[in-house]
Amino acid sequence: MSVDKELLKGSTQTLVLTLLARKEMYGYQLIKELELLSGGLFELREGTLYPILHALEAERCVRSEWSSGDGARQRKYYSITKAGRAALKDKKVQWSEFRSAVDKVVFG
Amino acid sequence: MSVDKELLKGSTQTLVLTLLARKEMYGYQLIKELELLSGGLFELREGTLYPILHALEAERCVRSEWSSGDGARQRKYYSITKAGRAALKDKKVQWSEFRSAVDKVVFG
DNA sequence: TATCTAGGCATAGATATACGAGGTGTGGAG
DNA sequence: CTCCACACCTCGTATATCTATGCCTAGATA
Repeated sequence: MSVDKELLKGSTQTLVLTLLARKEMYGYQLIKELELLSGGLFELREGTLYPILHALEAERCVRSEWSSGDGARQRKYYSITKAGRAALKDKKVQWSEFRSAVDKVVFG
Repeated sequence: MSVDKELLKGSTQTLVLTLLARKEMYGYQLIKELELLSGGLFELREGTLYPILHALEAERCVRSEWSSGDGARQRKYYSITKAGRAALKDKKVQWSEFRSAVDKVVFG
């Protein structure tokens, strides 16, 4: 992670859900996509991402399915659920409020 | 804390240093001021703040001094150091980059 | 006077989250 | 054949915050 990793805490689920809201993806792809979209700032580790995906699945925010293309490399595709979209909406609001409050204090 | 407390991680030092850059303050005052400035969003606990102040002092980012006014309640005033101002400058940049990257991913 | 509330400092244990290291296996390029 | 990127996973550790608790003072209130 290029930025202080502590800054990331609390926003990773939001980031992951945001990507999955656009299209279903598999874990490795999420990492690469996130790195690309953030301009290289977020280099999420596998040891970070997979536990998050499993937690989101346990909370019924995402659903997973193994790809079954013959001969193709096995990938586990994750897609967002209705509950996931609702959670994402909340998280976006939380992020906005938080960001604005920090900006207000730090930059006046 | 009104917002997800995990979001706060990594930015509390920045918030504290920002306030101390404006004027020297004591712990309890920092909590109240931060709550006020953030519109009630940041309700930092004493158990959170004091360890942070001690850590910042150990890193020579702040300096502390007990108030010595006769009869007055004893307060420990913290003031930012030159090193603290340099650290704050870095942290502000980090915060800006992080905020922009999250926004880019989450809001497009 | 006695008690309650707010102010003021501090530490200890629990909890949450990310990382690093390690493990398994596939498939294509040199 | 070997190496590296792909692709999944778990576990121990580090870090940061919160909750709970403790101690003490000063002013308000019953």
